[in-house]
Amino acid sequence: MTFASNTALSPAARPLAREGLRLAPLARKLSALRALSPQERAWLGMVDLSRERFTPGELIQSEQRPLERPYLILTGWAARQRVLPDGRRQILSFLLPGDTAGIRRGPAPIVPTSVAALTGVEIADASFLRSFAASADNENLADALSIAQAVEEAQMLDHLVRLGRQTALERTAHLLMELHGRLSAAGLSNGWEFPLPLTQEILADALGLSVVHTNRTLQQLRRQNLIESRNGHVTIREPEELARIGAYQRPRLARAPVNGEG
Amino acid sequence: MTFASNTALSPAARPLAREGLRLAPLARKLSALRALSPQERAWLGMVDLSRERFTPGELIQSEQRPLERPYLILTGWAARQRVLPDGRRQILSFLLPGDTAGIRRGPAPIVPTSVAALTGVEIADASFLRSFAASADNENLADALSIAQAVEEAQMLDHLVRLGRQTALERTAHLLMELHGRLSAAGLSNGWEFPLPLTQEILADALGLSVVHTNRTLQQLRRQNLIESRNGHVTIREPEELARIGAYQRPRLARAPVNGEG
DNA sequence: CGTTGTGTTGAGCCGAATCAACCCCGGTGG
DNA sequence: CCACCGGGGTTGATTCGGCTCAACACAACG
Repeated sequence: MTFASNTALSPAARPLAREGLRLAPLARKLSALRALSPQERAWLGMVDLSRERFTPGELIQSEQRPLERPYLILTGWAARQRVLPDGRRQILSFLLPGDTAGIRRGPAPIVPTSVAALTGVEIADASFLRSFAASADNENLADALSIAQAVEEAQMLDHLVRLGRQTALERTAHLLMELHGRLSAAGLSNGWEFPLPLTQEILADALGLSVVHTNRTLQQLRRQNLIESRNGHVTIREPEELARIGAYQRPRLARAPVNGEG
Repeated sequence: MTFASNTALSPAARPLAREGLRLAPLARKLSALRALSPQERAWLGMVDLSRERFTPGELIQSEQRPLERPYLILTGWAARQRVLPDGRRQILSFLLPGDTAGIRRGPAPIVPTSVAALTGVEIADASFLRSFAASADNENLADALSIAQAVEEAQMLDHLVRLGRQTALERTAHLLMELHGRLSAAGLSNGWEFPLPLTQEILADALGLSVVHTNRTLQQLRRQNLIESRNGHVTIREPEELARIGAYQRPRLARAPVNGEG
């Protein structure tokens, strides 16, 4: 598996079919945060995945039935969300392949949110990660997981700024940059092109906008040749400009060996 | 609308003056989350507090100089915030007496935010909490800290919903309810009256509104007799109604000894 | 085929921002 | 003592970004 040079442009971008490759997004993501030892990578390859499937719209966890075990997204997109009494919905974060939920918590008092599958979603029990991280052997892995946690928090804060202080155009630009960054880290982008299997309604609920205005904002980005989108895929044409508009900054971590990805 | 089994309503609500009482907000807050053993409470009373003071506007931590040690707010209000290149500011969360920052992180890769003192602020090195929690003796304390962490995350999510999907009136109502809840838990409220030492500009930066509109929203709440405010203190006149408007729900935790249905 | 979900477009409205005064009050210094 | 000043709160007028309502286009699908 590619582990050092993160040149996602290699022609090896084949559909992931083989069993062992289901963990590729996680492995990539963590490797980018902290170099893993060969043994640690081996661990990740040997895991027996008890998978579970969800169809679009299905709830992976809900406020009534919180999660029992930590889990890992293998394929598909999900969203952590909260719904107001009158039906308004706010998406709190997107869960992409390689993302986990519930790893960190020991005495697990959990916040009332639900997680909905946005596309078809395949998850795996991620208890193994918790135990791996606990072992003294896998120091890098534990570090990587803890960094991943911090990155997740940083994304949350970005989201707050988007919703609180940015215009529709800025929000959208920023979110697209973030999603590209995350998908790239998981090896799921192709240069500046990446899958965006979301309806505009979902996007709107994430961006805190109406569907109509989300539509118009996307059109504006397209009209200005900043992005291109068709068929559930987006290509960022002008990364610099899009980042400028959204005031987007790649995750900068204090102690971590940040990988400069162009 | 009585809070959890919070014995805080006793008439012993005297101004905190004596030295040892600086930890009262923390002790109260944690006790509400998980009953502490006498020994644990004793620990909290014996701590040697190396204090540090900040004046309003001063930065307790910044993006350039992240925090070195975890700290605890003893007195005063602070805000975690992020500032956009053009000066727009979003307040990410308020730090009240008894709140901590940086406790949980071991390999400390920290997210780029700054924390500013809003009033005069007194903080203490909170390393002791980290070590206490690590000791096997103080299981309840560790639990309480971890629950506090979850509550903090829940507040973040509430904040996202406020900014993304609520109107100015709803946001304001919700925030006031939250602040009252938190201050009450720390023993810093007097029934439904509590201190709110914030300018409307600060409030605006938290609510994602303009100063002018924040002003008008507060007036509306006052005109409708939902709240009363003067001199840096707020009284919630109609808790039920205010909670309804803001769709506010008291923190409900999964495993905590709280019987959620109120 | 109709149906349903998603994207698109136009018209009109409204919540909130902006701009610009003005007030009040507590310094502060002449 | 008073004139001045600056920060914070308040108000009115106006603008504008984004919402709502209402169609319509189009593809996937039964």
